[in-house]
Amino acid sequence: MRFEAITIKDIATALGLSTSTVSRALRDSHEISVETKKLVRAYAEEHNYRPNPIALSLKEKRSRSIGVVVCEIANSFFSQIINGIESIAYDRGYNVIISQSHESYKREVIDLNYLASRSIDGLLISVSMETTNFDHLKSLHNKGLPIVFFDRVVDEIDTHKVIIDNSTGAYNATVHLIENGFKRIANINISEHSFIAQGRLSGYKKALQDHNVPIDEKLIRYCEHGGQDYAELEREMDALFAQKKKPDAVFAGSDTMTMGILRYFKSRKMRIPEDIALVGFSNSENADLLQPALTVIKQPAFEMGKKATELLLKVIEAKRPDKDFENFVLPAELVVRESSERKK
Amino acid sequence: MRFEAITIKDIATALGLSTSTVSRALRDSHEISVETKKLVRAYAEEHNYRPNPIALSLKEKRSRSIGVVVCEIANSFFSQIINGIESIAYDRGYNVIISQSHESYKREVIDLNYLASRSIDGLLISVSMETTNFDHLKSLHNKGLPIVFFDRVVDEIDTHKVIIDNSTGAYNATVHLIENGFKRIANINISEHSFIAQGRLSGYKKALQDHNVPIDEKLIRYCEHGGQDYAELEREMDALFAQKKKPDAVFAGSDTMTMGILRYFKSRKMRIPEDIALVGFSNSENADLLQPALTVIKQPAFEMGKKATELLLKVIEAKRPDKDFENFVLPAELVVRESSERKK
DNA sequence: TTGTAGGCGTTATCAT
DNA sequence: ATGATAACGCCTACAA
Repeated sequence: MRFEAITIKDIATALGLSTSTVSRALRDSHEISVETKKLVRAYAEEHNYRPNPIALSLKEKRSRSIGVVVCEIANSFFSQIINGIESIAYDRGYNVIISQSHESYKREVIDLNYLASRSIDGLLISVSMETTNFDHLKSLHNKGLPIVFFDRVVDEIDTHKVIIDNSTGAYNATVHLIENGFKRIANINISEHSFIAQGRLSGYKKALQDHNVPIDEKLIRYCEHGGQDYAELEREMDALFAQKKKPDAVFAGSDTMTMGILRYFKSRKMRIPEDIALVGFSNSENADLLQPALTVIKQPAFEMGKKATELLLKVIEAKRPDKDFENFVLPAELVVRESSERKK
Repeated sequence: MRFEAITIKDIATALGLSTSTVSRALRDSHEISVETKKLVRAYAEEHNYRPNPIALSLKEKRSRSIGVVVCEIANSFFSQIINGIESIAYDRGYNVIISQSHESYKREVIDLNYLASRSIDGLLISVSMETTNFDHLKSLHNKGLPIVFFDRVVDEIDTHKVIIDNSTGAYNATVHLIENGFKRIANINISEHSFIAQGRLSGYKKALQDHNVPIDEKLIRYCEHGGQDYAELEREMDALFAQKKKPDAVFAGSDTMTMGILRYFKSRKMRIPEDIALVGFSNSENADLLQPALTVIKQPAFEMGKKATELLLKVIEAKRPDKDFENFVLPAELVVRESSERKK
């Protein structure tokens, strides 16, 4: 409480004690008499004393706050993760400072500099789609900043990671499409270099192989900006449907892309699932209200946020650095709805 | 940069100067020789010196950060506002600390205590739906904390406010329904006591009056939890449709409620707009992809965030307290789609 | 032009 | 059991 905030010094003066005595009384030190403690506590209570966290940060070189970097909080998946992060952080007395990269590498670097300069005790990050150079993260990590990656992790940095089982998620979605009679299943994925895209692609391919459906590389496309840029998505979709042998189903690699593709189909008056089926990763709360109701692969976002935060706090509060890092994998769930209904 | 951070003292020692000289050189004081400045700057640059914001906060009693309290970041309206807030704040060198009340009064009080103790320089808040007692805000305001309200404002506190023209938004939506042939238009609104609900209700009523449509109080209902609680919404809807003279259109007072009502209709197999038309406040990016595509009243959320932040920074950085507060009103836009199509 | 000292709020260390 | 002092990193009034 910055405004007219009462300090230890104020209490000391008022009670005719020294600041150290007051400080100790407040922290219930055994070397302070019961009476003094009572006195100090009563006064502090009455005047609503709150220790100044800024001063504490300066002294303790820790801020009891953790930084979070995501691409976009307006994305359900990430806002659900943030809720998970908060649920743990607040319980443990940590503040959460949220930054958005908006999928920009440049912005991510700025965010990180900012957070680092605010003396965050640790960092939770899902890297931007544009990020291919990880020096900014390595540098912070080398300086000893505890980092836990979630969702979009960085392989080259050795620390805890919490990810989704992208491969199995993609596998199940693809199998579902195959079993419902779809044969030419396209995969529109996020940036090719990303860890996530790789996992999703591998699950997709494995499903095709396991069911003796030939893999056609022409049915696999990437959007560098992961659907944030609708024009890019449109370009890729146009290219996909310009082919002679057109797909009869599309498997989309991210929430934004799933919505974008749905928009694309509607604007082209393509009927779903009659003309084209659609399944995509999405954590939207309203996927069931869409036209058509969307079959999605849903990720345990809240759980992911919780787990990542627990791991981070473990590192932050560890007495000695632990070199034994977890790679925690959470399952994705296939929710079947109209957009992938059995082909007649 | 908490980790091995270089300080002014380090620079002073390395260069054989005093900390004050270094400090002044860094701030380009006129009383430092050009040479010394150059020397200090070069060294600082080379070692990537960054002033410690914690120390600055302690000294200056300001943190260059502003607190934001919203009910839910997962709500498009609020996440868009936050993007607006950030866009201004970062430009002006302010950090944004986001807290969610989850529509809980208790949580709002906790959030506020927390933010206040973190020495925020100012507060942007849209109060929770549960909040009817404003003492926690008054107290902070009286202590001199600059506050700007947005969207859900508190009348009794005299400061800048940025709101939507709820009345005109509701008026236009209602007129649109009337002109499309709907006669029994229900209004499901958020908490009756709220400023927002009042505005929306008055616009709705005025539209009916202006078009000689009788006002039927039985068609007006409230959800205390603003649609967050689906069971409550369901109860109100059930009551609404249990009446003899059923509505032929529903005008919904918030994003969550709009989606909830859509879900309600679908679960009851009611066709939209054939059986029942629907128009609602919503900032969802995907309202056009729903079944049916939804007619919405869209609010300039990003602009709202920007404007509120500009006003707040004006107060924060004002030399002398200004008693002349703005009540900035932004227009809402009606976006017509299928869910309110003309009645045959 | 540069240096010294004190203070922002707190706590740890070392007296008393 | 309590107090004085120094320190965290920075800035600034005052000295030199």
